[in-house]
Amino acid sequence: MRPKLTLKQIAKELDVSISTVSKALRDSPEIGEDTREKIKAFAKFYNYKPNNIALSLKNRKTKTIGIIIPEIVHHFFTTVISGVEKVANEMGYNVIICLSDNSFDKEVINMEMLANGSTDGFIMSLAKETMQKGDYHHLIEVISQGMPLVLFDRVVDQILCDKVIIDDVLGAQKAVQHLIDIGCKRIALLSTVDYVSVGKLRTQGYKLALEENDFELDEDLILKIEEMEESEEKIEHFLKDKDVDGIFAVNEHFAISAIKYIQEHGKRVPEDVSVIGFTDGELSKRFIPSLTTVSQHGTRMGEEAARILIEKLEKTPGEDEQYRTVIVETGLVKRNSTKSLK
Amino acid sequence: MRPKLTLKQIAKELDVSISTVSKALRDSPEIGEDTREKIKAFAKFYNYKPNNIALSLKNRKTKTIGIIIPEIVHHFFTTVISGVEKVANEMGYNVIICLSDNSFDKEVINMEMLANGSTDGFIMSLAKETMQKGDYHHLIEVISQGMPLVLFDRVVDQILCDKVIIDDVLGAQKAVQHLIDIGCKRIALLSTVDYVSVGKLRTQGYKLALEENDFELDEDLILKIEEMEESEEKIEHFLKDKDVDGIFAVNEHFAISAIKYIQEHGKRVPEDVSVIGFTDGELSKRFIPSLTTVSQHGTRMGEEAARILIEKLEKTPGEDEQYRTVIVETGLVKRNSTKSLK
DNA sequence: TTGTAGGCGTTATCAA
DNA sequence: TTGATAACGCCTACAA
Repeated sequence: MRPKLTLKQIAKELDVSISTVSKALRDSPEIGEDTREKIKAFAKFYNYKPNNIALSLKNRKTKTIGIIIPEIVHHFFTTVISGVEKVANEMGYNVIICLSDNSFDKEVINMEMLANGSTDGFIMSLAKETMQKGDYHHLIEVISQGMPLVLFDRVVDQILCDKVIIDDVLGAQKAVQHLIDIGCKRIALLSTVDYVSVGKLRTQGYKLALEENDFELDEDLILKIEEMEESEEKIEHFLKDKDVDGIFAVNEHFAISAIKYIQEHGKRVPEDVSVIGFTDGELSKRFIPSLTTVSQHGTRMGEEAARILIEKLEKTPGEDEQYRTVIVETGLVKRNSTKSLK
Repeated sequence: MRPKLTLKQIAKELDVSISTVSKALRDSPEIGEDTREKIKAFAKFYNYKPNNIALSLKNRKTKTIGIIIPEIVHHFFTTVISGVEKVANEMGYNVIICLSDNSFDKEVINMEMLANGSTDGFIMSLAKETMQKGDYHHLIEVISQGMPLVLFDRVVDQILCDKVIIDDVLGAQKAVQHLIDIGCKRIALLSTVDYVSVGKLRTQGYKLALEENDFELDEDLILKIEEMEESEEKIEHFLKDKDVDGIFAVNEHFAISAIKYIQEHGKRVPEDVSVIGFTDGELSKRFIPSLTTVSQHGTRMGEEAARILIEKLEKTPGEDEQYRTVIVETGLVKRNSTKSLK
């Protein structure tokens, strides 16, 4: 076992001072040609690489970005991570990931942990519990310490920081408009509870679309689901006595549960009922019928968030502090779960 | 903006020495009751937290684990990460994730980057390109520097280190046995090229099962796919002139592509052809028909890998160096894509 | 009971 | 052209 080489060891080995070695390796013209070459050759041969930790301590920056997300077993978040990773890597940054598990406490702990020197800034999407509690002291703390924070997807108005979101309202509106365009008359909404911002916004888009087309809003056609676990039975129960010809679901799971129920009860998708989901998942592409969806472009969101964060990180702090909210547009991907009834 | 508090600042503020503050905060009995209380109260009030970077430098350990995986947009890897994260968090470790994108170069760069002080050890699954090249110098380098490495899933015999794998051979064998048990006579195998270890092992299991049941091995019934992108057409082409009644696929995608093709060509799954996939994905559960699968238990693999790594990390290095290979067992999850033909 | 000094690995400043 | 020194933030053996 051969532990990592340090400047000190090189210096001793070559019988020069540490600072000479340091300068030589950084190509300082202060150092004479021959010594420089000798040192560089030695370092190269023994594969010297400076210690990141020491550099971090010295420079007071770690060149790493912290990502905190509610869960990773969720295709959307995975795509976001992948986008962040890509940009971060290109810019010489590392990515450290923590999962809050949708728990407020875990989110706070993770954030404090990373804030103590491990990362230069944060990219995060809030835990459900955090949004429910409305307690954002950990975010405020971090910001007030001068660490940049970029919120994405599950964001919150009260916090002043950069944000990357998708046009939830517009995306939902487009989806419902599509259902209306193909002739649906009774359109149900499968949503989450309102304190999850996306649930609220997508519901808003749904209502807007109805309004614009002079459809009457029927609260009976709206289902708000609290827990992912109970979604399947809630949806079944909800659809039992409803006579709908269109369904807009705020995520993939809800959409698929709905389709399953419909198919199992003697109706067909899309012939009798058209279904649209809000999602980016693999499932929608491969499901039979494949799902018409509002695509979320997670990768793009991740890239955008990383770019914004790194820009903040590399800007001298004095400059005018401004916060941006970038809206990543959604697109309607038409597949086989919707079909014109006309 | 209020930058982070340091020992130095506390010391100045309270007019004592830095070491007094340090000792007081660590409850050293050396420090007098009153000074200690005063210091602790001050620190608590201003929410002092020691700087991780400084601690890492001093202790020469970072308390973080590096994960390097080929890709993250892949449910199996996601579940592994989630398992690692869980155990790591419980033990006070952070997790830093890098993606190799299945590229050898990226894998090497990431590894070197993390090895320069950023992490204490590695958990990784090799890039396809790496296995193809058979160049493992970066792994050897890291190990020889005394950093523990745990390989999972895509492992390689030449490297001496801890490993966490699943019983690919047995899992495949069980799957094929199941197909035989329900009456399949002509069983096709949809696999990957042999240099991907899992492809090779699962092929082995397939052959073993046939052998044990005195089935003749028909190489024409075996398809080896090189690139994920071309899988769909390769499978279609392969199935065109084959008259099979059972299919074993080494992953979810292959299985689903096969089902699609079969259904589109006038046959039914599982009535005419039974299909089993090797996977853990969400897709298999929700696909119609839902897929019978060999489950990989990614979470368990992640937990296991993390436990082994941390154990190594916290053991004094002198102790007898031994490498373990933990085999996580697979299970056959019977769903609706297989059915007895008898 | 408190403080001083040295070191973890690096770089920057200044002196030789 | 090279080297000594201090500093980043923390901890600890030892001195006062």
